[in-house]
Amino acid sequence: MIAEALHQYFPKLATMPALRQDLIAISKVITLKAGTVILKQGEYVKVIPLMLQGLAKVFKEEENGNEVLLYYIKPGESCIMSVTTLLRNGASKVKAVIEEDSEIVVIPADKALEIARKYPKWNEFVYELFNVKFEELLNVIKILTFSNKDIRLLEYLKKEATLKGSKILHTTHQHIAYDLGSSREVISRLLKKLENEGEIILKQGTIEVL
Amino acid sequence: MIAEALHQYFPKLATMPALRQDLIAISKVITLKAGTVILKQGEYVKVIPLMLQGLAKVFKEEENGNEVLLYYIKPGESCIMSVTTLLRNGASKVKAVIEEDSEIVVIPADKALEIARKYPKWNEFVYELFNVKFEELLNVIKILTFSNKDIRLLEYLKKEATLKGSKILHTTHQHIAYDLGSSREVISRLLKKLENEGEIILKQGTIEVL
DNA sequence: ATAGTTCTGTAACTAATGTTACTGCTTTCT
DNA sequence: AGAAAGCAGTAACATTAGTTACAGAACTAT
Repeated sequence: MIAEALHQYFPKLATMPALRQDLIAISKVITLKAGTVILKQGEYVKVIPLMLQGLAKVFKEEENGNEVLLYYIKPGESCIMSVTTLLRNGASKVKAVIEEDSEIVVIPADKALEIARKYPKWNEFVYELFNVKFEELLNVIKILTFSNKDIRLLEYLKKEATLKGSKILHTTHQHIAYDLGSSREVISRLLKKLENEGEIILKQGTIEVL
Repeated sequence: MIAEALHQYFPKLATMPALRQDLIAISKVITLKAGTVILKQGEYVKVIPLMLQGLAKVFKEEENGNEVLLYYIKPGESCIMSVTTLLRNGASKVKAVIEEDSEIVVIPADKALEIARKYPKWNEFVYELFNVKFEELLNVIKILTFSNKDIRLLEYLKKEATLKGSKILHTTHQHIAYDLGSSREVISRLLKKLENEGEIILKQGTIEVL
């Protein structure tokens, strides 16, 4: 049931009865397969998603097609860019893609605006999420500025392992290169270096984070 | 007068009479000299500033003392990190420094919380500012990921020229290096390159952006 | 099983950035 | 004017990252 799921993953929103009732009334739960693009860069925001199960990735795209992973959307979170972009009625500056099959509460854009006006609790939720994601961006900038790619790569692998709940990552070097905005050869070289340093173990199609 | 200043730079907050009155009642205007640190990394937020005149810079500090410029606070803006950090009652993750002598409306932290609760307009203001700064961070990440330092440097110089309202920047290579988290020698080399490409003119202590 | 595809390893080279070391030019202070 | 301090220029080298070009390993499908 959606009420239980909200309680479990969105306690801030679900503990207030009126807000919870409204949310349940206007939203629906959908299931999305890995690979689904839930928000395109340049697109207008039509829904606000609340992630119940699964994982999504948010990217910044460059003009010529390259992209960088900015942060993840995990259970208990929403797409903060959708929320604030909706309020400003602007176009999305990022792209969001489902990474693992996901279950998502979907709130229509217009209804979400009503909720925001009606319930200060919603603002609290948004502020907190905003702050978390802002800090994640700060951290990306810090690493990009002061660390070499091998550090960035290792942090990425650790984060992936944590969020996916497994030390063994099923991915390819090419895929990592896309996420980090680098090239496959560079990633292969750095992964080999990390393996030699005893941080990871490489196998075909999998990386084990130690 | 503070009322006029609010009207001019913070129309979103000042057009609502009750909100404007409350703001004027609880805040005071202060003047700060260039170089003043208004928020330290790790410090708790005591005030929310509204910038009337001048310019401030916001930095992310690294463990060993290095820092990168994240974005500016210009007239009509506040320190978004102060606002959201205050709401979460956490420690600041950034450092803010006055860049040009500034005139600032200062709202005590506890009063700011009341304002936020009482006036949805305040939230609108915060959301908009948040979105703007978020996008600026996205842009920094994009440039750090996909561009070389010369591009980053040139964008920095153009931004400085715009915000300071002068094509002639009074700064040193060392100072730029601090802002961009690089070394003086690298910046000197790249500046010389930009000069050869006809983008800027270098003189002792000044850089003219063409 | 074998042919095709995808993934990985790696060498060799280029380009970009960081580091070290030193020189000379300005500005400022007395 | 002369000394000191701060600023800029630059060469030489080291390290890191990106690119090109293959080769071989491992998986997939018929």
